[in-house]
Amino acid sequence: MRVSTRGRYAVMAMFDLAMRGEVGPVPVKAVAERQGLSERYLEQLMAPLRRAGLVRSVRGAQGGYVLARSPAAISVGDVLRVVEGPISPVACVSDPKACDRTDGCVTRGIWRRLRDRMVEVLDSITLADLCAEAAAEPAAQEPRGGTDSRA
Amino acid sequence: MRVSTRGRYAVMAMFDLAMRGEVGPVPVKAVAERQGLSERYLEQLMAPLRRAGLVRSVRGAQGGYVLARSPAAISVGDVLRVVEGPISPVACVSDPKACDRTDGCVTRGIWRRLRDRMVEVLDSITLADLCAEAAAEPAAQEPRGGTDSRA
DNA sequence: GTCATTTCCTAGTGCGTCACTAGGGTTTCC
DNA sequence: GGAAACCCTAGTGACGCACTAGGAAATGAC
Repeated sequence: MRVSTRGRYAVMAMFDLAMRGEVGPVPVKAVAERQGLSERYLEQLMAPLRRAGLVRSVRGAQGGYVLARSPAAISVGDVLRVVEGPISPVACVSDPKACDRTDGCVTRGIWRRLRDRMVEVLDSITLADLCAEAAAEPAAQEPRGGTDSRA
Repeated sequence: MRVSTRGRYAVMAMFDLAMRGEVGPVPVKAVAERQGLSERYLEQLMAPLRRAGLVRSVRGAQGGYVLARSPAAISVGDVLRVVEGPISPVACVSDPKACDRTDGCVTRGIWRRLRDRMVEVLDSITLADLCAEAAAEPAAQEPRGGTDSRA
C-alpha cells in the first residue's frame, strides 16, 4: 500500500515550483538538483503534469516550468491523481468493472471507506500549505540536513 | 497506492472464518470456493496469519482454521499488517532509515498524516463489523449475485 | 545566425514483486 | 489404511517501477 516514487517525486517537484516559481520558470535541472532526484526521470513526470494543466512549460533557454494555478489551488491529491491514476486502494472502488463480485461484497465497503479518507486528507493539503510549513521550519526546503528530531 | 491481493484475500478469508467458524474448523478449500480464490495461494496466506496468532489451525481430516480471538477483537488493520507489512504509504514513515532526508522534509508530513488516517480507518473496522454488515445485506456473503446497485 | 539551454518524445532495460502453480511431507479422523 | 486436511519450499510468467539513453524541436542570448 505504497505511493510510488512517481507520486512522491511529483509532489516534491510541485512543492519546489511553488517555493521558487514566483519570479519565473524553473528548469527541471534545478528542481532535480535541489530535491536530489534524477533529472531525466523527473522530466518524464513533468509531461503528464503539463498535459493535465497543473503546470505550464516555457521552452528554450531560460525556460522551465511554472505552476499553472496558485499554490493554494493545487492539492497533493491533484498531483497524485495525474501521475498515479485514481486514488484508490483497490481497483473495484474506482472502476466497478474491475471485479465481478462488486455487488454485495462486504470487503468492498472497507476499501470505499478507506479511499474516502485518503482522498479527504490528500485533497485537503495544498501546495500553499506545504510552503507555509516550510516557512515555519526553514531547513525543510533543503534536500537534507536540519535538526535531528526523529520520533 | 493499492492493497495487493494478499491483503484483500486475507481479509476475505478472515471474514469467511468469522461467518462460518462458530461450529468448528473451516478448511481452506471451503473458504477458497466460497470466496472464489485460488486454494493453493490462499493456503500460503494462512501461514503468516497463524504464525501471527490470528488463527489457530487444526490438522488432519475434518481440520481447518478457526479464529484465535473473537471477531470483535480482530481488526482489518491487524490482518493487513500480517500479510502486507506495516500500513504506510511510504517507507520513510514507518522506517526512518529508509530515507536520508527524513529530517526537515516537508512532504514527509503529508505521508505521516495520510498514514495516521489509514490506520485509523483500518483499525476501527473489525471482523464483527463485517459480519454485522453481511447480516444486514444477506447477499454479501456469497461471491457474486445480488441486486445491481452500482453507483 | 549560431550556440547554449531547455523542453519534448520514444525506446529500452534491469530489477523486484505479485500472483500464482507445483510437488511434495506430515498429521489426524474414519 | 486411506482420505482429508494442514504445512513447507521452490519455481515461474507477467508486469510495473525506476530509471537510462538518444535524440528532435524551440527559444533566448550574443
